[in-house]
Amino acid sequence: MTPLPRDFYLQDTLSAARALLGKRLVRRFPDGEVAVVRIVETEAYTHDDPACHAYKGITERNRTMFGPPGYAYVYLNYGIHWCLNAVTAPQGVAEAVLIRAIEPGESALRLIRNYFGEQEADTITLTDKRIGAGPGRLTRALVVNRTLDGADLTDERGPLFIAQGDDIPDDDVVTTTRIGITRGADFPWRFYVRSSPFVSRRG
DNA sequence: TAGACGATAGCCT
DNA sequence: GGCTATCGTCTAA
Repeated sequence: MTPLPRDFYLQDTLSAARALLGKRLVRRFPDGEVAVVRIVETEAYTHDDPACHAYKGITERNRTMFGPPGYAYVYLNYGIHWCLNAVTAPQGVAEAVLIRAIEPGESALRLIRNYFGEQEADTITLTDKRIGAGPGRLTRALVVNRTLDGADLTDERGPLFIAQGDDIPDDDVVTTTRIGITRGADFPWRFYVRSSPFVSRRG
């Protein structure tokens, strides 16, 4: 598993969001076990986008987005869910791609244990969408939280990185509007893999 | 230092 | 489809 080069994150943020579909997200848990999952849904957030956290300038929370590209921006949403982004654009320009859904693949068992706990895990099927379909769900399944804010996504020895994966053909990609925002709600800046059962929402 | 609110998910009708 | 938990962050004072 070779990480994508930092240059990948310097391309136009919408292109990066589209290009991240099919890529592998690799998570090394504190116990040393490694999970490899496939990204199937993303959203782009740019510096001149009213829905972007960084729109009004730098703050303590969004600092990572203003830094160099290829790092993880992780924040808490609704006081409950962690959300994972990949920072794009050069240092000083705050843009990012929100990872909204993943397919657990071979790592499903571990993700189920993370999400539901050892006890309940026995009753969950490997295709249960709750372990990947949604930004708050995938972070819970992958144990992504504040400690991973600023993690280097190009470091193959780090706790979290993104590697090459499948090439998704254009006719299997749906481009549509983003979810759960009030400003910039009309921008078609959400991308997902049509054939994936783990997409959070169709539309 | 108080008050409003959010890039959601889960439970209820 | 509607309701709301829950808390960190930001803003205004």
